[in-house]
Amino acid sequence: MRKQRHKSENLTECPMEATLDLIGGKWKGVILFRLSECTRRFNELNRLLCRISPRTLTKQLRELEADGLIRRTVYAEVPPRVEYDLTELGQSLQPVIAALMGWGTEYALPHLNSAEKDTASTAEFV
Amino acid sequence: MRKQRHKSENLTECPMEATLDLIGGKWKGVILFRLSECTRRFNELNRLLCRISPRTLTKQLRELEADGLIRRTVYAEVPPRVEYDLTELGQSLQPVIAALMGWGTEYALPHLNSAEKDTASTAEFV
DNA sequence: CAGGATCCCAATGGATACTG
DNA sequence: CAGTATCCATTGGGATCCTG
Repeated sequence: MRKQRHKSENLTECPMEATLDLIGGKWKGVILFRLSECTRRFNELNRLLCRISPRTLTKQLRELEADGLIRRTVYAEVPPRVEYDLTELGQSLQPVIAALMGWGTEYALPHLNSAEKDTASTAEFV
Repeated sequence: MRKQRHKSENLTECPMEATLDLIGGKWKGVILFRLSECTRRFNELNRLLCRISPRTLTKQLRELEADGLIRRTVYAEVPPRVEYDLTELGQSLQPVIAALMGWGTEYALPHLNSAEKDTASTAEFV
């Protein structure tokens, strides 16, 4: 995802590609969702996405910031405090985030579970 | 994306992760969009996604099929004909696909273009 | 036509340890 | 607290050639 778009090649004209280029990847969707709930700090995100490494979280946040979807605010305090929130553009993603979450809840999760565990579990309860 | 989910570890309970696990990646969104328009054949898809290699297209189609989102139909003809279309589960993605496309058209594409070409173009027209 | 086989490179992302 | 630095394993995906 995103690959070498910044080397100003690989320009796409497909809306779907463009969108997944920005919010696809393993973590960005979840990050954006968490930031759509409220402003959050680095370690807060790290706890919520408990299986992401700090290194990866940093990278994802930097990319989202570079793409203008989130804002990074540093407070000159001790201990240091950094907050992330959605930009206007990021806010405009709300419907998309909602759609992804909605489908995930209604279809993806049940589908994954029934496919992974046993297909009979639900099949015989009919 | 999807990594070794089939090795029955890495189970997620996050709807967003689950969804992006299924439709994320560089190509799946576009493939699903194209199949949401109508049933299509392999080379047809390959032409529409003109920058994908046959090898990759095959892999993505197989994953989508394994995940129950698309259906693969082989016709015993000469020359061989294979058609792909959405399953019921795939159909249920329509709103999601629409949301991604919509946002891409309205925000992502303009955003990418203004960011990549010149920022001043719009800035001074105010 | 619809791919499979093989080779190979680049990008993703995890683990761990360290720091201003 | 909010990251960096380093190292390394896995994956995505292109190129090319081949086939039922």
